[in-house]
Amino acid sequence: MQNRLTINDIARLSGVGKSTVSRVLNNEGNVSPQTRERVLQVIEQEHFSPSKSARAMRGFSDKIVAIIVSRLDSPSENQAVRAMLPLFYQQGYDPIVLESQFSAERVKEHLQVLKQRNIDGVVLFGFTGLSAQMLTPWKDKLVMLARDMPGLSSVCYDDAGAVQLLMQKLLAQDIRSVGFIGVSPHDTTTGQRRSEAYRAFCQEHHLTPHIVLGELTYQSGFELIPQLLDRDIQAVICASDTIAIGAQKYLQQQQIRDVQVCGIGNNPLLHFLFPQSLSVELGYGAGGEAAAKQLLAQLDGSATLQQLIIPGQLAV
Amino acid sequence: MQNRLTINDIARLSGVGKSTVSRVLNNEGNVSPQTRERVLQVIEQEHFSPSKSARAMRGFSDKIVAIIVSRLDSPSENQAVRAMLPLFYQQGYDPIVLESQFSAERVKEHLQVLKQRNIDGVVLFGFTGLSAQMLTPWKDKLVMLARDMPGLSSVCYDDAGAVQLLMQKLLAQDIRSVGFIGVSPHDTTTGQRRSEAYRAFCQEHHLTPHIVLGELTYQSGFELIPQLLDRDIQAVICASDTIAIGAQKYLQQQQIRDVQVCGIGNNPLLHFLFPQSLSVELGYGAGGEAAAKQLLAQLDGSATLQQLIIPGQLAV
DNA sequence: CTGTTAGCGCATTCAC
DNA sequence: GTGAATGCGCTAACAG
Repeated sequence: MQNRLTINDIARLSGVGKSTVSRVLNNEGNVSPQTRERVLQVIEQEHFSPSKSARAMRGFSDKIVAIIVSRLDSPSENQAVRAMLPLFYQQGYDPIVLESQFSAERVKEHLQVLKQRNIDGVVLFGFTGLSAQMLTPWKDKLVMLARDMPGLSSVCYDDAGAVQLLMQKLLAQDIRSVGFIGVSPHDTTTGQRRSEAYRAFCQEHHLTPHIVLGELTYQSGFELIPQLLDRDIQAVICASDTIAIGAQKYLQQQQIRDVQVCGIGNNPLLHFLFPQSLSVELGYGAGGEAAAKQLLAQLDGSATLQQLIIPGQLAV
Repeated sequence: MQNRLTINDIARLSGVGKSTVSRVLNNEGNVSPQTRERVLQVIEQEHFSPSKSARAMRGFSDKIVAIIVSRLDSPSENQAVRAMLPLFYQQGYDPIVLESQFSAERVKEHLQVLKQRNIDGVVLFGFTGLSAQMLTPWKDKLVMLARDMPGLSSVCYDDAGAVQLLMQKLLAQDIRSVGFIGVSPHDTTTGQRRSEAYRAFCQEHHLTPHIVLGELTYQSGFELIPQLLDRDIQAVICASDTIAIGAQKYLQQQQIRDVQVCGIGNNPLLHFLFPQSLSVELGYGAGGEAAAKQLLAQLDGSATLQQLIIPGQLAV
């Protein structure tokens, strides 16, 4: 893949000076049509392409952005990433993907590396434990996803809204005895916010809350739902579709058919396996798209910091 | 994140010449301990880090590799990617992730872009339709995953072996009437190879083959298995765990409990939902690891082209 | 051991 | 319109 032709070579080959070639390359005006044509021809012929490193050094942007996901195999993050990719490509940016594994330390390391390169921007999938301190220096070129932080651009999902959507739907069906399977409040969004929204809704509507907490796994749903059944529940809201799958499996196994299971995330598998489930689409794709757009806008200076919330909506 | 300090600045600040700083930076020998110490101190103090672009231009590698996945949300590719990441980081390489979406055209475009940067190497998740022609120029710095191609390094999964493993296991249980749900042979590995292995095994062991073909979705498994049941099957091998999940759902729904379902991929969800399933672990993680290692070895010149096959093994 | 010089490939004055 | 210099930040070859 050694295309070691330089701008000099093609200048020689087309019988012009290097600066003229440079002008053609950058679509500048002051070049006669014939000359331009000739140069373009040679470029085409020799498959010449200017070295990014060199132009990066000229103070130009390297057109690289970084995406720091927490886990590459998280379906929600996946969806978001897939949504941003085309947007970045389209603007000529190539994305470097890093995995933080929910470790603030790793994020720090990655940021360190990104600094050495001339990274243009960063999309960071937030998680609990990230400190504002290490992020603030990046504020102009960073967008955080799924978490917010003062002084930083962010795109968040509407955790509370999702729970409310589900509760309202249940209430409309006159279901008033609803349980909740959540995860540790240590996790700010999936954990704390969703549990809190449930609790608040119950209080507001004079319902008795039934909360059990576990992990973000189907095993957890499977193991925890019995505790809720003991309390004579008509429906259960799971903090995620993964948990919901586990819960459904238990119900199916016990041949219990009169408990409505709700999840969050609109996982297609949940619908396939248990079509009677209710889920809310949090808008992961939309979130990724929004984050990419926001970052791009920040980079070209057409936007300042901004905190966005993506609305969710009930899935069938 | 403007670290606009140059090697010159820190040379001035520490009262030495720029080359000395360069020497310190590159851990070269010919620097007195005191000087080195002083320089390092300034570097530390000023949070200086050398510009990658500049050193890349000096003919050095940019330490970037590309990973071209077909779909970011493919669990198998995900697993492989996650396995390579740490290996690359460790060697100072940052991976750019591109998505091909199974389009040879897209791969071509991506390769084009990668050429402009000084990409060091590429891991390409192969798929049907890739032409050797566009890949050959990259052969020294490319490793293909999940497919092989003459003249290219590759790491493949043992599709045929996986099917044989399953068939042998079934045979050992004296199950001789086995169906197969596959996908179009247009897909070389998941499609053609697995179907072919099944067919060959049947022939060799004088079994009657029962093959139906669909897509790589759970819906497909759900819709196709009835055709096999008509033929009085004792077990069914699905070309993937995803299909197996669909098939299992149908059986469960019909309360059929005497058909052994087998899949390929060792998807944890399959085991959780239908523990009685049989699956074979193809070694996606091991594959990714092998691919990364092979690429790194090729890059530092310590290895030449090589085609590897990762053995699979029965999962519980 | 260390400073000086000369490019790497490109964009950008500035003359012609 | 176009070509000849100049410098980006860094490393390498050459002097001291």
